[in-house]
Amino acid sequence: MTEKIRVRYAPSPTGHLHIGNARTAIFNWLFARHYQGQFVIRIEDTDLARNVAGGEKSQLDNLKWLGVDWDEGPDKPNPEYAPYRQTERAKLGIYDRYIQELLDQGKAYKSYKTEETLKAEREAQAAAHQAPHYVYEYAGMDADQIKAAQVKDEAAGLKAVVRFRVSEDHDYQWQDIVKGKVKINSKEIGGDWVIQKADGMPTYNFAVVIDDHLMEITHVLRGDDHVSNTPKQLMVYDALGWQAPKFGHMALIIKAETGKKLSKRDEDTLQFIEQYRELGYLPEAMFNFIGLLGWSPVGENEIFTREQFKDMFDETRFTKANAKFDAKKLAWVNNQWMRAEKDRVMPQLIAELVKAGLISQQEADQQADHLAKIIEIAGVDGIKATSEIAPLATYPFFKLHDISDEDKAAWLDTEAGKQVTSAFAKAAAALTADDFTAENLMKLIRQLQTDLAIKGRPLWNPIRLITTHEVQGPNLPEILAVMGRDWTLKNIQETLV
RNA sequence: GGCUCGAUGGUCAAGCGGCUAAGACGUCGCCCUUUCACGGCGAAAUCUCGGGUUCGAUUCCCGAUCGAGCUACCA
Repeated sequence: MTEKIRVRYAPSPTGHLHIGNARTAIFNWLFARHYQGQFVIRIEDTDLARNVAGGEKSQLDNLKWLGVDWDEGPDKPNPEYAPYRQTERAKLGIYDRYIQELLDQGKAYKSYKTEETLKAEREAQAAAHQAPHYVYEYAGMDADQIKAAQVKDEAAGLKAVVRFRVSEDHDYQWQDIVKGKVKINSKEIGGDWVIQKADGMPTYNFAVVIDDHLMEITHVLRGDDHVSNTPKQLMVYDALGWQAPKFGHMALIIKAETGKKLSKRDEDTLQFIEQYRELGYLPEAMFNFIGLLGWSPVGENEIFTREQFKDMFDETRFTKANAKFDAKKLAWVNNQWMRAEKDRVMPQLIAELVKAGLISQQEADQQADHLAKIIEIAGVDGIKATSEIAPLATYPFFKLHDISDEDKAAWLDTEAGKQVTSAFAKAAAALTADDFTAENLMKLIRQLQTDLAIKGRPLWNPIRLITTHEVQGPNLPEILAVMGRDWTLKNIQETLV
């Protein structure tokens, strides 16, 4: 590819960054970075009613968190292309200018049909088993008659929208970067469509074309759900005499349970980047997982850094079929990353202990090393997200369970149990605080094994029970060494009384 | 309903006319081990179905089936 690549991610500020949006952003970013092109962010906020306060900020924050940066955007304007919010562009009259041009050329016209009329038309079409389509309201009229009708509607106080005059029968086709050749006839568009709404705002399908052209976007990589918008956009490019960018429509990410497109309204699937962020997923892991959805590299590895993705990117390797979102694999990917980035993750893990109320912030700050050891042996290697550490570390490190009657009967009240616990209590007390190491404790228990001729669970469980109140858990000598002599002896004493 | 697109194990997927059809997640088993987790080893499991084309189809073509997307003054 020799031309300069300019791609964009164009979110609507209607809420948090969704997994599907994130994927679009990530692949566009990859596309730009791989070919040393430029990545632009544009805010498509023409639907005033759906914009939510903070939506734009949240989108951008989460993008940054993922490690996706941009060369131009609302916060980073290039004067040649700014502004980057469609509402601001609309105020500048950017869209009006081209709407007027189309109006002047007769390629678009003012339409005064009311919502009620349109609704009734569609219902009638549905009843007649016809595809819903817009019926041209000025059929058979000459220019003067049209003018007269419009003047009359205007006088009646009706608000006009501007509709694009769609050709009767024209094939719109393009070579899609992921799907190959796609062809859609103008008959399937559903009739003349609105390019300017009654409130004066351009519609998405129109504004996108104007902006992509003006911003010199060369490639548009977006979701499959935009395929049917493409012919509409193509006809605007044609009407204005512009060259369309190359399009690529990526297969969608669908819900594992239903096989349907992930919908922002589903509350049972975690599908916002924000949610994973709060659970303690690593941005690298999210990027890694998403980068492998609907796209695959050449080799056999599964764990990659952003840099590696950037180097490997190849727009010919997109999958054509939809991909189900597999939360288990995401968890595995995150686990891989957590282990690779343990130093960086440790403060987050400690913060989780504070959050869970197990320790105070002050303790967290003062005992970072000690807490790190606890976390390490509590089982970081097995967790999928940082938020999972608190339940793992609570017992026995910060609280003790009550010993159950069954455990007591099975391990402590037996003859062997009594022997083991009293011998261990004595031997442990004989160790100084400095000698209270995992190594020495292991040696001590091995000695007990020899002396008492008891081994396996009958040996270990009683000791585990009187010190930690558990019959299973991480390596016992390590627990005791980390928690220390005082803690151990105190537990033994309280338990044996 | 119409249009567009898609179809390899439960999931993500490699494959691009000839292979014992990669790999990963998950599942199961074994090993390690006082237990849990981690780790190691191994196993089960896939080309939707018909027709063609071809010496030969998972791969190319057609049809069926199934699935998804779209069908707004939302993006």
